[in-house]
Amino acid sequence: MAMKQSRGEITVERLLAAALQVYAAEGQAGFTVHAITSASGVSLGSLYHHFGSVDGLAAALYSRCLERQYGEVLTAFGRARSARTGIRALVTTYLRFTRENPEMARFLHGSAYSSYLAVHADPARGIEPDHFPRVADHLRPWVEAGEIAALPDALLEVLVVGPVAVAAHRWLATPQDIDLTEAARVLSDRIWRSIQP
Amino acid sequence: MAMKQSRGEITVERLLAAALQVYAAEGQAGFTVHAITSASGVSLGSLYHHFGSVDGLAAALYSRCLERQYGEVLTAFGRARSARTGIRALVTTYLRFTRENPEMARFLHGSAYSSYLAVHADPARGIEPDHFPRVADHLRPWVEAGEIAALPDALLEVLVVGPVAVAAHRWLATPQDIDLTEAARVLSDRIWRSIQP
DNA sequence: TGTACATCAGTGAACGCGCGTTCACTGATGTAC
DNA sequence: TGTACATCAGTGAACGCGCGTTCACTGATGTAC
Repeated sequence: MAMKQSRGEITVERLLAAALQVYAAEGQAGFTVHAITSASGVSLGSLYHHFGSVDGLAAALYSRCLERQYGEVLTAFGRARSARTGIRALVTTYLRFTRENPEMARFLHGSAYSSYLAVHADPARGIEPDHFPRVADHLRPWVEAGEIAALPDALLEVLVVGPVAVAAHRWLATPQDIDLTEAARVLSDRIWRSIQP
Repeated sequence: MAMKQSRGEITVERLLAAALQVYAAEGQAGFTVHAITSASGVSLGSLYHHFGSVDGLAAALYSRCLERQYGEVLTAFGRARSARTGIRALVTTYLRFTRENPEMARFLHGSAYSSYLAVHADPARGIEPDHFPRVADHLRPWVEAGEIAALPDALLEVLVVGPVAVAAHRWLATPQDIDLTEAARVLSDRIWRSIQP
């Protein structure tokens, strides 16, 4: 906050913001360098100077969105004092993030099978589609304490993240089908039942 | 079976089969008319004669894959004599379909946000991404019998389909993470717990 | 503080490739009598 | 059964558009002394 952004950082910021806007407005098909440069007011050469390619920009945008979402969700989870409230915090925060940042949520969901992820994925940073790599790690203490069933990591993650991710996906597609507030309440409870020993 | 296919039907078949192969081999990025015609041996003009456009072909392929999957899953569900075995049949059949038809499953998952769905979606036939429109309808009798909790349709669907869809998605991305046989067993049981009254 | 130089950031015209689509045409199949 | 005609199916060269990328260049910022 106090630190002033360098000229380059401001440009990067403008490009990423414009890219997200373009994706929200035009979808995957309209997501082109020309659309992004003209929406941002930044030149083509400058985009290439900072990102190297369209895929590079898309990958950067993806990891930024994912980090924001992970950050909020896992922080909320980490603050909980019991397994039950942890699950509630995770579910609620995920759905709140979706409602408050639908453009980011849509970009994340829409990127699931995109080529730029395969090429630019950075496994060391856990940048993978639709994958919450550290959820099982966060749950482990509660599994060891006997509050959550001892299931394989992937299945535990799927039980927790599955209903929430699909609910978010569906709200993005047809918002009238889902009331996210009700969903947060009901799904926390139901998911909690599904993972008890 | 007995009915001999017309010349046109055979061509349509060859194009759809080739399109699925191309998608499996080259992904979304390689899914082009030229790749599909050369893989199928059918001419460009013939593709346009039958499908009108690339998006038309993609939409036709999508609805065919979806119908196959729906068909298997809902038939298996319908044969069940109790709610519990119905859920088990649904979960098991979904995951078996994924294992036996990974190309179709991958195409279905990868199409979730594609433009051709928006343009060519046929709501009357229930052709929508990641959406099992009739699952709630099939569950309703059991809800009324008091065997399944009375939740809003969308949330019930999300609780049932969510973990299964995400498990399938993850198996397609990183098969070593998930044992589908174990997943079928564990998820049937856990999903069943999550939807009880 | 001022000057010289190196590096970083930004510009936009230009290019070539491959994509989806068209179209004038030929060949195969079905129908009428 | 045979012939004439209409319709359906298939062909592939050609086209134009817009995409991602390059590059020679200018301007801004940082560093050394």
